[in-house]
Amino acid sequence: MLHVAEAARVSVATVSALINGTATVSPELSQRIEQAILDIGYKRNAIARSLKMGTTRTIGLTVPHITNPFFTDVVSVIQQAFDRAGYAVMLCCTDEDLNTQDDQIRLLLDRMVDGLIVARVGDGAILKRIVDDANVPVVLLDRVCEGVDTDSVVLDNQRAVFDAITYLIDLGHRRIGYISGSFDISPMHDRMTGYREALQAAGLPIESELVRFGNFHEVDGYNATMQLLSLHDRPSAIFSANNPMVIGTMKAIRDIGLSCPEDISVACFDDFPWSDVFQPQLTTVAQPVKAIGEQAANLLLDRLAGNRDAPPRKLTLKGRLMIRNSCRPLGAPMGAIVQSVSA
Amino acid sequence: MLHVAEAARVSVATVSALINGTATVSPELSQRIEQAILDIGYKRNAIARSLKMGTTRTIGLTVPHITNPFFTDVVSVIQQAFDRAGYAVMLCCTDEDLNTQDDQIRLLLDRMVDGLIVARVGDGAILKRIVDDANVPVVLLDRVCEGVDTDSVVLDNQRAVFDAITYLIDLGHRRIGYISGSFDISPMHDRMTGYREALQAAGLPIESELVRFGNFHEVDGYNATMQLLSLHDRPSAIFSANNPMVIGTMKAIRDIGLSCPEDISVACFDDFPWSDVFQPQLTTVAQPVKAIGEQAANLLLDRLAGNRDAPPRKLTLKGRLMIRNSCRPLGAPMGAIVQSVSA
DNA sequence: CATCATTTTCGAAACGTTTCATCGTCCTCT
DNA sequence: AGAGGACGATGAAACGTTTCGAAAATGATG
Repeated sequence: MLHVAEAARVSVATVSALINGTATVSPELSQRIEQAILDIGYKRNAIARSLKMGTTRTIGLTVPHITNPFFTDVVSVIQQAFDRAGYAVMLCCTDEDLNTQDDQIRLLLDRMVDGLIVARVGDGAILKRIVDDANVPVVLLDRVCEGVDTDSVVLDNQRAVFDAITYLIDLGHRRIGYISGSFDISPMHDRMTGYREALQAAGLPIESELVRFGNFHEVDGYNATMQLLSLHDRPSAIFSANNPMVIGTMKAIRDIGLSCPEDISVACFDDFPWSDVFQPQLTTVAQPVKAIGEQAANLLLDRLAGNRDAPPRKLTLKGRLMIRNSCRPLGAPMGAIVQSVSA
Repeated sequence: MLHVAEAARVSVATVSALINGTATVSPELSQRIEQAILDIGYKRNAIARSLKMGTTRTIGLTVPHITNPFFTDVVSVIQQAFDRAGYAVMLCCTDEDLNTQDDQIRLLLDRMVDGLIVARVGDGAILKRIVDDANVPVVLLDRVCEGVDTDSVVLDNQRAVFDAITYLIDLGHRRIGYISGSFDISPMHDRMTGYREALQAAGLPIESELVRFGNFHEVDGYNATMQLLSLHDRPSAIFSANNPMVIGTMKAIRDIGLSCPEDISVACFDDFPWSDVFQPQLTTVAQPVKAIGEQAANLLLDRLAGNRDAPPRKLTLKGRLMIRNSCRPLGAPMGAIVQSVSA
């Protein structure tokens, strides 16, 4: 900018005024400055600007795993929304690890991100403290925590799982295995509640041997399913509370020599783009990923636009049960299912 | 930092020296400073540091679509690698759009990213110019362009497709449909070459009606497949040169009332995590995504570590044909396949 | 004890912007 | 003609660091 000013024989203040339109500059000088900018190929340095202005037009986004299709889609939507608004997005993956998450959030705050969208991990206490003394708006995504009182957008997980389990019960299933992720994040807690309530509403017992915990990964789903399938009285259906884990479930079913849905019905949380193309077509709880991402982005953009003191807004969206052919009616003739498998 | 200095009754220079370890400071002052840092809760401002140092410890990463599983995985690996090295990653998705890409790269350079990893889109000319006068190291990912002479890591696309098509030919297929992405990026060009060469090597004609172009999206694969299947002499096999498009292919096959592999064999580029769980299990060309991401990260990290003048390093990795059950031998009894479908 | 070498500390400039108060200039109005 | 206003341009301070050369303190040496 100094060079531009010299070349145009004006002060840097004038160049800045012209570039930002913060003051009127005479046509004559404008022309000289614009020419100089072209000649020199000047580009404003965003870092210096950030330092002076106290804003970086950059936000931080942390998710547990970008390879989880749910987060892939949400990240994609959020990235697009901020791109449109002229913001850059710094992406971090916490790998479901608390320390990693804390480090990454600190890293982002050090870099003066203007806001944060966090699909948190673990206990909210540290997150709360970090966020409190960093003075940036935060939107919690997918996972809320009691202590932290900020904008958030989550799914009505309890209801969604309630509906899915009730669907299985209606099909005649009585022993329904449930594979949960770690219990310390809100969705897993709420989903489990939905499972229990659905059983209770149907007057079915809640048997702890039917509930298994994993750490969100495919291998966890595999191991949990192996355990469920080796019970002396094995479940006739399995619900997996997370998307990557259901892959493990399917692999376990295959490896043990059973097949879905003939021997065992399967449903899970989170839809796949290809779920209605391959067999079995999984019955899933689809989250409105697009809406979730856009709402989260809008909440943050609104804060960034200056609406700082509005009370926390907590959005809860509804999931949708996508009924396909991975769950079979118990006692019904196999024909209906088999026909659709080999169609 | 000023506050820390005052609280500890030292100069800012001393505080800086202690924090960075750039000079020895006496135990006494060290203690006072550390105490003050704790009392005040001081965090170094990375933006100011960046301005002074000319380095942000941030890199830019642009990919066409993060929802393409190939890029999802690569982004994930790259993000992890830079996280380990203490770098932040700014992620941009170009949506296969040239102008978007240029804008985003400029945005990243304005923010003084230390380096760039680019899975480019479109003609390399503009990219080359942008990159030339920004003085940051660039690694080209997946897609190279002739003009731009930088580090790169790509797949041996030609060979990979050659192998896949040859496999189909060996199964007895003679009319093999081919669905390509836009032709102006190197992998699509090379994959097409592999297709042609495989046909030629087998003495088969190259028929233009069997080749269709799409823009990488599911819907493009759908439309292309619809066209191929409505040819009066339809192909017995289809190869899709990209991953999202094959979903469209499968949907088209389903919608038209055919099934895979009984009526039509399908293979495609890029593996899915779930490809050996659901039916049909797709035969794919698997890219070594982990190696690709890590190599790209390493190339850039090496430049960032100071190795600036080394000649451009161009890495070419090998794909691997994952043979599953979505392609059937022509003329062979159906039994072998059907058995595995319903296994 | 004076001198010199070494270690520790510090003041100030610099990075590239933005912004604010000030200063000219030129009009317009009595 | 002098005063007051409007407008355009500018100099300088500030944002929060790092770094360099110089100053101060300390220790060693003759």
